[in-house]
Amino acid sequence: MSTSAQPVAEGGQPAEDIVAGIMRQWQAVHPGLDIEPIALIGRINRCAALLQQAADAQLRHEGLSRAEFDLLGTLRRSGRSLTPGELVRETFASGAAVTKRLRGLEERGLVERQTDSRDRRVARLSLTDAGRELADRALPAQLELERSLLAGIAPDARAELADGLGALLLLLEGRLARTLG
Amino acid sequence: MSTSAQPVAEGGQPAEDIVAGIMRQWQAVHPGLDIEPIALIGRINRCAALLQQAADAQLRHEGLSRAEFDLLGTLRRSGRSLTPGELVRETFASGAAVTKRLRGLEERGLVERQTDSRDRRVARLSLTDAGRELADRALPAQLELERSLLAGIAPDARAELADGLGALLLLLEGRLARTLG
DNA sequence: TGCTTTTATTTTACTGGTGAAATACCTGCT
DNA sequence: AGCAGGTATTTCACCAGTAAAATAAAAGCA
Repeated sequence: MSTSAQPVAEGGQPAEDIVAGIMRQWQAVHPGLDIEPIALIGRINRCAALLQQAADAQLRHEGLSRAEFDLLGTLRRSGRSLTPGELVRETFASGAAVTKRLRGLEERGLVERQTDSRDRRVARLSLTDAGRELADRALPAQLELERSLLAGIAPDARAELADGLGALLLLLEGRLARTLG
Repeated sequence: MSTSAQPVAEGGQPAEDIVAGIMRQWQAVHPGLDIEPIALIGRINRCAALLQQAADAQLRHEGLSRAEFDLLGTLRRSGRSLTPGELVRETFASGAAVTKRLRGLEERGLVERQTDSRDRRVARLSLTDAGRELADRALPAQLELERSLLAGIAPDARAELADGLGALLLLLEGRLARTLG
């Protein structure tokens, strides 16, 4: 069915992405239903899934999961030590997940922990030299991959998309922080 | 009217989304690095994460996980019975995951299985009446939620975004089918 | 001070996903 | 026919994530 999803179809009409096919199926089954949101949301989700698969594959070469890279990157870019709580907020993960990942990264000598002297409940996590080196090796590789994946889209189209999604993201942050936060 | 609906902060400059802040952090730490891909890819990923959280919360009310809804929806919209293999391809999940989910849905009487008469290796899964009813109840609710989340973006901006992401998706499908498929 | 309440983090018990091996069946070759 | 090889699906052993309980320390207050 979606086996013919390659860029150019026989007849010369522009090829369809997976989501267009999904929308046509829904429309056939529920002719009266307004399925317009799928056009945008379905595509965001599919793009994210594919991009994340690609990122995972790339990071596996460095021996990292995407979740681990997310922690390492957060520590690297913030340029200071962070507490588990801050990492939870920055990385969108649960506390338990952060605890587990930190344990792994500490055991591998990529991250080190010291307890805050003023408040002994809080831990301050920072990158070791090895951790910083790994992050500084992985990030450019990641960006290079991403650049290659986006290469087929014109720069101004990319910028326009990024802007539009920025507006959407801002909206969602506001809406969902209240609804689910 | 402010067409792009950018919330405005105290000082008058337009508010930033999370990704803009992340990009500034990276730029400060790696001044020479071209981090442009993050503008688009980071936003796709964050939007997807937030949208999926919202969808999960909504579906929990119906007693479904998003993965289960994905299976039910795939069966519903294709309008015929599908094999586990087809479900794997359509839903982007591993075979083992599909097997497990199907077991759950069968136990709840939402999906039923009969073995193909010509090839006894293959199973043909279809929705029961209860499964179809559940799908037909959950989808409109889901769409309603999505519409409300997108309401802050002008219709033509939504269409433009959807088109741009469609082009990107088509590209990724082609590129990644070969690289990882 | 001694107490309750709040905050930061980890632990626990469990769920759902994964890749690889196992199972079951079909197809085509000789 | 009989078997090598391919395909469809499930099972297995394990890993990562979660929600809720447990731990530990600080803060507020009588």
